[in-house]
Parts: sequence; structure tokens; C-alpha cells
Amino acid sequence: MHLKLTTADGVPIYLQIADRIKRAIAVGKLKPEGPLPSVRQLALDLTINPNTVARAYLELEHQGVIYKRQGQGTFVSPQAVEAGRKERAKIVAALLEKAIVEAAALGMPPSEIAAIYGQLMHRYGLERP
Amino acid sequence: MHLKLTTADGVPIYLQIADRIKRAIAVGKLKPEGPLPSVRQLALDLTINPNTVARAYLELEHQGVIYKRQGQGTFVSPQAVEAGRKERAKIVAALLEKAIVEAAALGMPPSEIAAIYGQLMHRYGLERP
DNA sequence: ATCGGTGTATTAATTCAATTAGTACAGTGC
DNA sequence: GCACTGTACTAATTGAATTAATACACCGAT
Repeated sequence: MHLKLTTADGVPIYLQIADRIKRAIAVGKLKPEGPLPSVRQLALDLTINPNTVARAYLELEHQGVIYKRQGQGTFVSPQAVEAGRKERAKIVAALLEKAIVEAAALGMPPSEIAAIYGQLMHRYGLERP
Repeated sequence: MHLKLTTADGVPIYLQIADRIKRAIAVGKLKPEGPLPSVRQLALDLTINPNTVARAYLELEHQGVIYKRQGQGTFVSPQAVEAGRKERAKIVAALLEKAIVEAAALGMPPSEIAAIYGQLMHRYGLERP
């Protein structure tokens, strides 16, 4: 488990850890049911506090990407990939909802919301095939 | 100019002031080219620091809702209503962009983004006529 | 049972941004 | 020059986020 952390470029350590692990799973470096380094071990490697690693793991557990067995260790969840997909959907839905609720609160007509949405999707090349 | 401020329900004073003034304009209580209370006067009324009022005015100026004449005072911009509309669009666009950029970064296919968007618009009854 | 491993809980130190205020400065017009 | 306008700069306060210290609780093998 070789993680490279950029010391404080603004992104919290625990989020960096969580992100690296999710990528490792997506790429296949970490396989379902495979063990993650222990909280203490990873903390030693990175010269940080065990609690910081624990927090990263907690984040991942909430996302359903990993699970823990008390006294034994932490493992990649069998449905890690699918869980990652659902988590993505949740994040995006929350952001979209925020925008839509704000628009509605400001009295913006649906047609205008749709127009802005369409422009943005187009700008980022996200046309439907 | 009677503003009622709920002391620290979490919303910053300067934002509350800006909001009240925008509503006053929208409702017609403040008319284009009409004067706003001076920074000092309003600060006295509200028993707060002039700089706090100034900050609220700065916010509104950035949004094109008011303008200042040095040494004379602050006035409602002629295009205040239209400016308010544009400001709304900017806010909503920024929020939507955040969501779309995040979705793209997470590798979510456009069809899925569109699906979530559609669901949300439907949930909030924002169908196009 | 106890040892060496696992994760957890509680609390505190630190840092950082946001908010507000104190105070002194600068422009305008009578 | 006086009385009014907004402005600049600095500092106090607060509150949330992040990280760490340290002590606790669980598991499995010896």
C-alpha cells in the first residue's frame, strides 16, 4: 500500500486516503474481500495519527466500499464497485438538488433552469449519444 | 427603512440586510434611482458597525442592484430588477456547474446525469409547460 | 488467560476562514 | 470648513474542520 500524500495542498489527509483507496479498488489493485492495511500500520507508513486513517476508513465504510471485522481488520466490500457507483449518484444528486431548490426558491421558471442546464452539459461535451 | 434582523440565527447580518433590500426593490418599496439609507444611519438604526452595512452594500453593488456616488450616498440601480434576474441566473448556473463538473469527474455517463436531473425536476414539480 | 494484533472513543490542540467591529481616512457639496 | 457621504486597514471573536494524544474494547492464537 503505497500512498503518496501531498502535505496540505488544502485537501484533508483523510479524504486523500479515502480517494486513493477508492481508485485502487476501481483499478483492481485492491480486490473484493481483500484486506486493507491496518489503521496502525498505515498510520506508521504515513507518519500520521491512527485516528486519521480510521476516519478515512469510516468514510469509506459509510459509502459501503469497505467493511470491518472487529479485532481482525478492514476489508474491501464485495459490492465495492457497485457501492462506488451508488455513492457517485448520491453525490451528484445532492449537488443537483441544491441547484434546483435554489432556482425554485428564486422563482426561476423551469424553462430557464433547463436552458442553463442544457448550456452547461453542452459546454462540457456531455451530449447524449 | 425598517429592517428586522434575527440576531444570529446563523445567517450573517450583512446577508440579511442585502436580502431585505433586494426584496424591498422587488416589491417596489425602493424604486430605481431612489436613495438607500446611509451606511452610518442604517448602522445606527440596527446598532451595528457601519462596516457591516457597507459590506451588505458592497455585495449588492457587485450584483448590480445598487450603485454609489462618492460623498453623496447609495442609490438603487436603474436596472435593479433585471440585475436581480441576472444574479439569480449566475447563482443557479454556478450551482449547476458544480454538480455537472463533479459528475463528469466521477465518470458518470451523460444519460445518468440527465436521468437524475429529470427526476429532481419532476420531484419539485418543475415540469416545462 | 494473556499477548499482540485489530478498530474505537473521548478529548484537546491547531488551524483557518468568516464575521463583525474599532478607528482613522477620503470624497462631495453647501 | 462643516456635515455629510463611503472606504481602508486592522484587529477581536467565533466556529467549524482537521489532526493528534491517549486510553479503551474486541478478537484469535498461543
